[in-house]
Amino acid sequence: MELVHAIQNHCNCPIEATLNVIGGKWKPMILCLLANDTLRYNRIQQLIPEVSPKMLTKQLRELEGDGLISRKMYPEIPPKVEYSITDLGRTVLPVLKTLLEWGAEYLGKKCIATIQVNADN
Amino acid sequence: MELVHAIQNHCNCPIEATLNVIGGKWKPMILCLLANDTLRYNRIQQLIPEVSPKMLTKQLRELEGDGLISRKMYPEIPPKVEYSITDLGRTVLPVLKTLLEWGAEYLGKKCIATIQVNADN
DNA sequence: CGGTATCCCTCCGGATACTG
DNA sequence: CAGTATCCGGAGGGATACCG
Repeated sequence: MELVHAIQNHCNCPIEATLNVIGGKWKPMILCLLANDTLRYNRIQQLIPEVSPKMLTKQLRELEGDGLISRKMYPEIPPKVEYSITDLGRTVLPVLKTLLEWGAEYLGKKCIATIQVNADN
Repeated sequence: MELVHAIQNHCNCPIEATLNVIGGKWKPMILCLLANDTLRYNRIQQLIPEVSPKMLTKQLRELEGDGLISRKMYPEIPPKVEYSITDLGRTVLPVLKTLLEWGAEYLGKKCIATIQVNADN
């Protein structure tokens, strides 16, 4: 019931705010990738072949702007840029897990049953 | 974390699936409203003044198509249509709560007290 | 290597008017 | 009452080429 008011008041509804932060098409994927490793731009692109450079840059910038990931640039030639998850970004992982579990259970999406380090491309 | 492989495998990523279902602009709001009451079309529109009829209809149809809400039509003149949440829809309320709590805590969005989720868990 | 710039097209979504 | 119909601007997002 309070939930209703939270939204009705419409004072920056936290649900919408959260969705704005993690709802981007590639953001959950990026966050999960960075949860384990610090990765360079091209490496991310390899791991997500479907994303175009423009979109990848956009999603990374937004995640950085929201403080979920950090971008470290090494002034070298050739350039080197490393993306990693921040402490704030780590706090969102349980939220993603919730989304994953609901989707898996109620939408019948599998592919999470035996997820050890066995899966490979 | 296991999340990575779930997403890397990319076989209908459950996170994306969940976001597709609840990520619509007005869907969390509609679900929360219907969590407490069965409501008629115009009543929903009153409670969410910002939504246009076109968008409201679209979001309702999508929620219905995904099985989260049900639409009951009374063949009367004037017409009467009631929307209510389904059992499946109720299972998503804890997910919304997770989103709300994260947004409230880490994005500093207030305006919440407690959420009543009628499903036990 | 790590991006921009540009083109282009689709779809989102608001506003308004209308209808069975 | 519960929606459609229509118009329209703008954002989303793919493809390709180019740059520091």
